[in-house]
Amino acid sequence: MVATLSASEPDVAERSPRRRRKDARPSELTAAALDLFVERGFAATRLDDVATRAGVSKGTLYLYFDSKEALFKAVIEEGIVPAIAAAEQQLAGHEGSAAELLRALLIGWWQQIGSTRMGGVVKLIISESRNFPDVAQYYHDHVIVRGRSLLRTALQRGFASGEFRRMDVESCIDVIIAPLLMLVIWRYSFCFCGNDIAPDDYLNTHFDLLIRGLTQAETRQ
Amino acid sequence: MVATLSASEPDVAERSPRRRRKDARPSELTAAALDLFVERGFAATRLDDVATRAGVSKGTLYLYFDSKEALFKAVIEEGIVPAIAAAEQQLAGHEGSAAELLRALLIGWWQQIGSTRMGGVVKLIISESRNFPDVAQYYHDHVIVRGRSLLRTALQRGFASGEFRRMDVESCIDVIIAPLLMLVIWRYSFCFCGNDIAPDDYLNTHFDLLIRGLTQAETRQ
Amino acid sequence: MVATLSASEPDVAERSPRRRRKDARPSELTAAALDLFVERGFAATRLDDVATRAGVSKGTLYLYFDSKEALFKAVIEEGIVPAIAAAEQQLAGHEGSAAELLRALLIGWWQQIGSTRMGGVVKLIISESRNFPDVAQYYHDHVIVRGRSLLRTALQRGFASGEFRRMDVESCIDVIIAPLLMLVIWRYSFCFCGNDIAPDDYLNTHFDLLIRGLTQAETRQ
Amino acid sequence: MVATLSASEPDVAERSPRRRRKDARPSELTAAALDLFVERGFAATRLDDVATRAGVSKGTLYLYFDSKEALFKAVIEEGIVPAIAAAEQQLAGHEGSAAELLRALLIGWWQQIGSTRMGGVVKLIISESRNFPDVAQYYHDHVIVRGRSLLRTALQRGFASGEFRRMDVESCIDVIIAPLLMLVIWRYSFCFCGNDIAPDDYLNTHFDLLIRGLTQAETRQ
DNA sequence: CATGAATGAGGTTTCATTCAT
DNA sequence: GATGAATGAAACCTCATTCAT
Repeated sequence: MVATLSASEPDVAERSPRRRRKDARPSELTAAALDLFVERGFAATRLDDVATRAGVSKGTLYLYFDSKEALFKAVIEEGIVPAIAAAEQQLAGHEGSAAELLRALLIGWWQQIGSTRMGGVVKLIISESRNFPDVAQYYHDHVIVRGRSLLRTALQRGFASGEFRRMDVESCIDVIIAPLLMLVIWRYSFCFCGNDIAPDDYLNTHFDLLIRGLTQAETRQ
Repeated sequence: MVATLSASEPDVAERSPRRRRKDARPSELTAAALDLFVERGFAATRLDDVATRAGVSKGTLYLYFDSKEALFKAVIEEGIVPAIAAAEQQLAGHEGSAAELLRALLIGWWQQIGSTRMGGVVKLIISESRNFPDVAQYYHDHVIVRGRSLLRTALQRGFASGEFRRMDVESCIDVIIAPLLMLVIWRYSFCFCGNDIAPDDYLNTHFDLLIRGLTQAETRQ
Repeated sequence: MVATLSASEPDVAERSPRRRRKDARPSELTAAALDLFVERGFAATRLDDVATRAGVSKGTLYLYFDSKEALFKAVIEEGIVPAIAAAEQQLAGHEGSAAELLRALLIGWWQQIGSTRMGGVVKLIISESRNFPDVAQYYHDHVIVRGRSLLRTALQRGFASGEFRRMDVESCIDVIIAPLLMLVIWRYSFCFCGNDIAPDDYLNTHFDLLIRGLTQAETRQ
Repeated sequence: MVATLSASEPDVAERSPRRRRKDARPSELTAAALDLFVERGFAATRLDDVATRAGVSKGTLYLYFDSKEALFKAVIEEGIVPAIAAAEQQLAGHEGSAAELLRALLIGWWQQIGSTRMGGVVKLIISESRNFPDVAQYYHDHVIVRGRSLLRTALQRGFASGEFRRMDVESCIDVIIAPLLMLVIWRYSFCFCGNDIAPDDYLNTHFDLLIRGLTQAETRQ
């Protein structure tokens, strides 16, 4: 192997396939784990099944994660980073009306979180929060609080401009978020018994009701 | 207590304490199990803990339930009967406006289901539906379908009378239910990390937004 | 209740039905136990089933027997007494030929032991001897030894009279007994898979072969 | 050991000790299980003891057998193959007299089945047939029926040649087999209480009585 | 690095035994 | 005496974790 001057940032293309594989292992494992944790719950998931789904042996898991709990935390953490990134991105100035901003936040959440693999993380956190209080607290502090903050900004802009009638902000945030969370929960829970929800219709109805519900009566005509 | 001549129908107090205990056992056990299943999930709950919480030994559980799974099903079934009863009761003619009916349904659900012990059953079903498809299907068919039917009735009455603007009924139902379910989930999940929700404010906001969101614009002034 | 002069041997007819029932309990219980021990083996038999078959509750068993093992020993002991009695009876002078005596012993064993409820005791002792060495030893010393002694008497009479050719006595005894024991084992083991044996034909053939096998060649014609 | 150029067929010795161990495990386990099942019976044997006797931990058993019952069936199956093989081998033409063939069958059975580890399988099947009807049926159909068939052949050859007097074939078979089965049962049951049988004397006596019992009277002198 | 056989603590389940009624 | 609810030790079985290869 030739020594390079700048070995510090080896290009992806330069690595051997095997090396690339090795680097990818942890996320392949967390991906497999996420699927199964979401489907069966943490306690009911066997590491054997996680390993099999990731196409490795059970022992290999322990090369990357110290314990089942460590794997769980890694699964969540891997879902937190992009969630935060998505939030940051939404924050980046949006100059439209409050309603437009609200719509952008809801649609953005669905497109970048809810409908993706990360929707599973949301469901998982909700399901297991009692068994992993520290993880839940961390998620709460870094993701939930930030998400609520975004919604608060949008609502308060609407209040300030007179676009929305004044209401209790925190309750509004909860009521706005609930259908979003419920959507991912439904998708991962009751999906099988003929209760399947069409996300687009559902979100449109949610937004439709919400905007009209928020809007000042006198502004309409 | 008044002594009666006809002892043919032995009062509860007349039975031996032993007997009285035996009759009460199943529900004592399902109550303990419900608490723990809701708190930790089915798989993470040890029968030993269920027994201890109910104040009996591990073996006693098996006098009343054939297996852990049978206990789970009993917990759910015990929650289904009152849920259906509550629904039936709501059905009993309500002659007010659609908005009033809707409010009655939401408040009634909260008072009779959501805020009671049975809220735990709701959370449990949602969490474990994938691991107990048959139980989930049964719950869906007997409880969810019926509950949705009640809401559908209310909405359609509003549409027919012109009180509500016409919207996609099924989506509306989902969007109306979601915050209710989310409320019980929150109460049993994230209750600890400073995220506690005030149910009354929350439900008022939900109803407030909802009614205004549903109402015909021209009917206001 | 009237005091009687000779209360020492109260007539059966004098006892109340209830009293008779009480006295009969132990043997009803051992009878039920024998059936199940023979059918399933000692370890695989639940006392609950024994009690149910005897028509009493589980607790009642413990009024009469200290433990499951005590019940087992009682079952065996109850089978030993009549077995010994039967043997004694056979011993009572039989003046015919050695062959006739032998036939009487074999037929007698079958009629009084093998074909009766006590055949089960024989099978049980054989099956469980390793788990109850003391019981087996007792049975060996009091029943087997005595039974072999009877056969030895018959054989030696035949040797002495020249009716039988001289052979190794102990081996002969074993070979004579084996088909008898095997008959009860078959009846309680493989009875179900089309392998049912006709006891009469079987015993006749055994005796026929045996007598001709024992008899002096020159005595025939 | 000679090094070969073609390593394509790795010799057993070349495999890792780990692998060699794994291949041997199932039969080590069934051997341990057979010993204990025969000694104590199926229900009274603890898997922990089986594992300990095989020098492994309890969990290891479950790498190779799904359940205690599966272990039992494996024990029997492992005993069936060589039993059938032994039978087939006996079948291979034997040209002597019927008496010689009969002797070969009895001695062969003792040498290849009765006196070996497989004698335990015979005892086990007899003891547990009621608790495992399907296993017993399988054994009956594949081993017992075939063994009886061999004896039937020998007997009928003797009848045809006039060497044996005509008798009821099936009864004869039963009576011939019984002392053989009883021999293994004795060896595994009453072996301890001074009742030990000398197999050679026993078998000689059985054969001696049997042949003389079967033979035509007029052929003797 | 990767494997998968092996482990054993801990869970579910059974059942002989006890005891208040 | 009779009952059967209750017990808890001990069995079967699972699976997170380790480690020799």
